[in-house]
Amino acid sequence: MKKKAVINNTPACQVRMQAISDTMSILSGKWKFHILGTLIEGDKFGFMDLMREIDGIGNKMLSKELQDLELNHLVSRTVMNTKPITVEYAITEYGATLSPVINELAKWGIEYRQSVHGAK
Amino acid sequence: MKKKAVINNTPACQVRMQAISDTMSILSGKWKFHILGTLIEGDKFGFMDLMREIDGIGNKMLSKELQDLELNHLVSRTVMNTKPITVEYAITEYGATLSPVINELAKWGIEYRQSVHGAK
DNA sequence: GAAAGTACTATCCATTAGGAAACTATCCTT
DNA sequence: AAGGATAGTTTCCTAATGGATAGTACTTTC
Repeated sequence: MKKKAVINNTPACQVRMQAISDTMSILSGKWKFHILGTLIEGDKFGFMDLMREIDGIGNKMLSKELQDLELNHLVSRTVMNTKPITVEYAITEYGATLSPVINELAKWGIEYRQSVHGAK
Repeated sequence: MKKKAVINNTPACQVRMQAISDTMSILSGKWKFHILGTLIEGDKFGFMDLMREIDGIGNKMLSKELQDLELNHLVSRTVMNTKPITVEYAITEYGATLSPVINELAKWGIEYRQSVHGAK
C-alpha cells in the first residue's frame, strides 16, 4: 500500500502555518495579551498604572514583557523628565493593528463562557 | 497625593480580560493552533496523517494536545472498526467557530512578515 | 530624617512544557 | 516469522516560565 500523501503541503498552507507560528511566538507568555489589551483600551500608562490594571502580574514579569513588546515595536516607552521620574507606555500604531486579533479572541472567549454556563 | 485610581475596572473591561484569559488557557501550548488550523483546512485525519501534516510534532505531544482539544469539544475523535484500527480526528462544529480567530492570527502574521522583509 | 512613591533589576526557586526514545499492542503483507 | 502500518503510552530529561522577595536609586512629602 502506498504511503498516504501529505495533504496540506500547498504553499498557501505552509505560509498560513508559518504565520500562525510567527504571531504566537511574538505574543507568547501569560501576559502579552493582557498588556496589549489594556494599552489598546487606554491612552498612556505608567509602570505602576499597569501593575494596578493587570491583576496578578508581578513587577519582574511586567518589566520583561514590556521589553519584549517594545523590541517588537508594539509598545512605545517614553521616559518623562518629571519630578520623580515617570515612564509612559503606550500602544504603537503598529501594535494597534493587533486589535482585530485581540477582539476576535475576546469575542470567542465571551461566547465560550455563555456556552458553558448556558446550554450544555 | 491620592493614589491614582484604577482606570479600566469597568465591568466591560473585566469581562473582556477574563474572556482573553479563557480563550488563551484553552488554546495554550505550542501546537493547538497548528492542529486546529490543519483540522479546519481538511476534513478528517488519522493520527499518522496529523503527524505528517504538523511538521516537528512528536507523538506524545500530538496525543496530549488532541485529548485537550477533545475535552473542550473542539475536536472529535472517532474510532473506526477497520482492519488495522484507525481513528478519525475532525474539527467539531464548535471548533469551527475558532476560524475567525485563527484567520486573524494568520493574517497578522503574514503582514508581520511583509513589514519585516519590506520597509523597515 | 523617615516614609512612601516613582521604576525598575536581581536572585532564588518551583513548576511546567515539551522533546527524544523506547515500548505496547493489534493487524496486514510478504 | 519479519517488517511495517495503525495508535498510542511511558519514562526520562532539560529548558523555559513565572512567582516571591529583596534591593537599587532618586524624589517628594510629612
